[in-house]
Amino acid sequence: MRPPLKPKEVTARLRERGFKVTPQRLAVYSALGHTTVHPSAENIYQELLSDYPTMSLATVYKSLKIFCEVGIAQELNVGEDSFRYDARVHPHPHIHCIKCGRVDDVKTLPTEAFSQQVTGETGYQLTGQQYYFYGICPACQEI
Amino acid sequence: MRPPLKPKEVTARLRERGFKVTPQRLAVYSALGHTTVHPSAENIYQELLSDYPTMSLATVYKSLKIFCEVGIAQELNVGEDSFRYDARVHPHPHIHCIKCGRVDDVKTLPTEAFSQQVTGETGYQLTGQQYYFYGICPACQEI
DNA sequence: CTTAGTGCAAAGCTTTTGCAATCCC
DNA sequence: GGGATTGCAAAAGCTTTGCACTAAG
Repeated sequence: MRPPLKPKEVTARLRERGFKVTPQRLAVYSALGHTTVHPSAENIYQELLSDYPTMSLATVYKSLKIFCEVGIAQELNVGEDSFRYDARVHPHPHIHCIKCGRVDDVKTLPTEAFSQQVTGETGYQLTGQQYYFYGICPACQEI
Repeated sequence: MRPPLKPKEVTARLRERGFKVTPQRLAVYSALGHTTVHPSAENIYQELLSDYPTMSLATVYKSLKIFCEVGIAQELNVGEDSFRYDARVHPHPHIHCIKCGRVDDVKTLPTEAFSQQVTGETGYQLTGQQYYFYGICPACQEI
């Protein structure tokens, strides 16, 4: 699985918003971008520890926060104790297995018309959306 | 705004699942059912304090957890620090104002067909879903 | 060289838990 | 009366913050 952005592109996105580029930030982005499991900050931290023994959890949190701010990551909230993160920022639904806890991407997209209906009904000026589905994944159905 | 269930119905729903009916639980349900603001546990606790001076926040949390378990309330997670709760449990989207923080109900429903598409694509056995929209509410647009 | 970032430990929050006293059934 | 529930305080997590040191530009 290759990350949505190459290191050079990450560098550009950070610099154009006034953030410095550090090995830690690139490492966090790389870890997030190379996986599809929608990891938590702790997951990423554990993953990086072997290659970056001095990495701290606080730095992972700070990096993720900045990524969300500059629009190269998004925060997910399926209702667990902790947030999960996703480097794929185009709008797409997520589905959460209530047995094993995994979170998968869903490619099927709701119609654009639905957003327009919501705008019309609520009068809100829409800035984003999240669709979460809950269920039992194929693997857990077999148990 | 009247609550989805009357006290007698709440009582029945609790008893049929083996839970006892207490004044505290009925009060928490009543507070939740009479509002449309999607309150947090803390909100409900503050609201009840004047009428129930001995109410504790822990009891509010425990009551809400049981309501979710027996299916007469649902937990919302718009990405804030805390959960919000809703006594209206039929599936409906929510919209969160990123300026003032309010959460409104959305009546427009995504097509049933969408769920079926998701089932087909993912192989998950669906048990639930949440749709969250984010934007700026009409009042905040005027500021 | 200047300013932002790192990493550690401590603090802050929300939510949960342990437990004695109390209340529902 | 027996067992669940309450309410308090303490604990448990996740996330943020303060601060001295370090590194990016």
